[in-house]
Amino acid sequence: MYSLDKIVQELASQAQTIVGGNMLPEVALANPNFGADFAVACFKLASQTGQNPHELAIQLASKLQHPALQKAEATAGFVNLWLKPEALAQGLQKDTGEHEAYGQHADGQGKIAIVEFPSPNMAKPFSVGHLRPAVQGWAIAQLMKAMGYRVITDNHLGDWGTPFGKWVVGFRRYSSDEQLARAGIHELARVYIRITADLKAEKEQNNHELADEVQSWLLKLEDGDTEALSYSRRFADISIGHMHQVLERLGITTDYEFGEAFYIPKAKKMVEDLVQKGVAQRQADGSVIVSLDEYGIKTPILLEKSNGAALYATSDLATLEFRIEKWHPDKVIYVVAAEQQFHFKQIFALANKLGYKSEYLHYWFGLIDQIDEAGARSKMSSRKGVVLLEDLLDTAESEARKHAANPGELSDQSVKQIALGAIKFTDFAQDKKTSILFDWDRIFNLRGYSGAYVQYAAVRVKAILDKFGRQTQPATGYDWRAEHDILLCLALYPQIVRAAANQYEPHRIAQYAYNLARELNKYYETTNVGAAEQPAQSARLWLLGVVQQNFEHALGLLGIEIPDKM
RNA sequence: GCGCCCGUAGCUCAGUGGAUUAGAGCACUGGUCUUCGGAACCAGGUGUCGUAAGUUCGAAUCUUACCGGGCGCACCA
Repeated sequence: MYSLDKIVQELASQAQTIVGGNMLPEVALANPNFGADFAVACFKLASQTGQNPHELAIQLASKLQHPALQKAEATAGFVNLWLKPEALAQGLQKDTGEHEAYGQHADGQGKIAIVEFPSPNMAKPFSVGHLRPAVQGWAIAQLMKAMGYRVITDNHLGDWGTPFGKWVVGFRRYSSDEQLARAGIHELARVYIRITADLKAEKEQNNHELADEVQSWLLKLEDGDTEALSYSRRFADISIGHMHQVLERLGITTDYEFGEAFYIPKAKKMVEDLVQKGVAQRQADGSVIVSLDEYGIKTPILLEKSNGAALYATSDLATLEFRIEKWHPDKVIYVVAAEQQFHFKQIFALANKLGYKSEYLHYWFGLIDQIDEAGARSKMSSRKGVVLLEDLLDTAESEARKHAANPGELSDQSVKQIALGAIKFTDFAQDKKTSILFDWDRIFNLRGYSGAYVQYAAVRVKAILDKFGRQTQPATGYDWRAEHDILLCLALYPQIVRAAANQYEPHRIAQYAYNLARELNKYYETTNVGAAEQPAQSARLWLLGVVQQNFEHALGLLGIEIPDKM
């Protein structure tokens, strides 16, 4: 157990002993306006014992005793608590020595978590719309690792279904081998967009000739038709190649890439089985459904189209079984956008109906909006012009270079780290559920609540450590008064990791990293390390070493690296 | 119609109960520097927390209704 947790727990149980009754008082972080570290709210306690809250607070304040406690003061029904900075420093030294990484937990020890991400729809080149699943998925996987889980990441490629049929029809009508060879994914996107428009126009005229053609290619592919397979391989190679290129620039990888195509043959068999067993029903039109009435879901899940083709749900069904057999996961996290909530509600109900015991979770996130020509906020769409991820990365890199203190000294690696830091941090600047307003100025803002701000603080720390040396042990006989705020901030980290992981809220880590950076920058302005006397210098160098490791760990959870220079 | 999410400062967003005086960034104004890196620090906020009612000692936070916005509700993925 981390030291601060222990102190807080001991204070709480001591308070309980003093007050009596069976309620363990909560020792919570105090409102910073009161300058205290922690506070005990006495209202509920008082109502249980029939006392006046304020008098109870006064009584507690005078009786609480703990080696780590500096002082306790009662105000308006609260006991405000201050901890001794030297106790915090001692605790921190103990914690960093005992754990493989400060902030690491053992809650998930021996358990397996699968994180499915970023699972791109591969019909078009990566745009900023592909950013969230990749960045958020990475963070949630890291958080599960920090909780002690063995984490398996699987990129559930969208390499099956109607887009393939659209590609074939579009390619045959509007493209050529030369054009495809020249423009690759962009050519695929071009024909995809064009054929989608054709389909829409056709539908408005109540025709379905083209739509049938698309479906027929899909069926050919499922039947293993040579020509269809050859198209499929060609197009998949291009889009997967593109995907790898972009993911590599983002610094994101997954352990597996079992796409939908991998699951379709298994899925077909499973659907037949379920029909045989009577779990699924084949309807008069040939389609196959499973009723989910008993879960309060009125719309049954559709596992096969009336023409016999597979759907999204079909491959997800096979995926459920495959994962159980291969990995026996305790937890499966699907990192997929908010629109799919109903789909996963159905899938999870189906999993329950089929007897799968893992914990299933849809980690969903909000959309990306933009301001349109009329000045209104609306969902980003290719019709209105999306920003391609490669363009975003290029721009971010040139911005990073432009603002460097000495652009000449900046390595390409540092430039990339700063650019990615800016982009990724922006994704964690709000809760995952909140839709993001895409705004170049906000991403490239290098001050305030930003990746660059945190990285800059970390780079400053590194510069001091490089210049004056690292200390593995804190100096004794130092009062730590100037370091109180940083020490408290650091002491809170393990709790923050746990809360962020348990509630699947990586943005809390970003908030923490920012707070630590702010504390560090304040400290930097007021307290000199290089010119300090002993034992202050040694003590401070030790602390900065801990700070640096903590920056690395926290930013690492978000997939953000610290550059050497910036 | 039903389900999920949202409405907090000019803008972008935290905070979604266990509570003290609702915060941050941007923007704007003024200041700090012979400094271990100024991508920094300090100072400057009278906000109907969408509206109304309810529960509570106490509500941005819980409940209900309403207003406004987004997403979804089987042959798209």
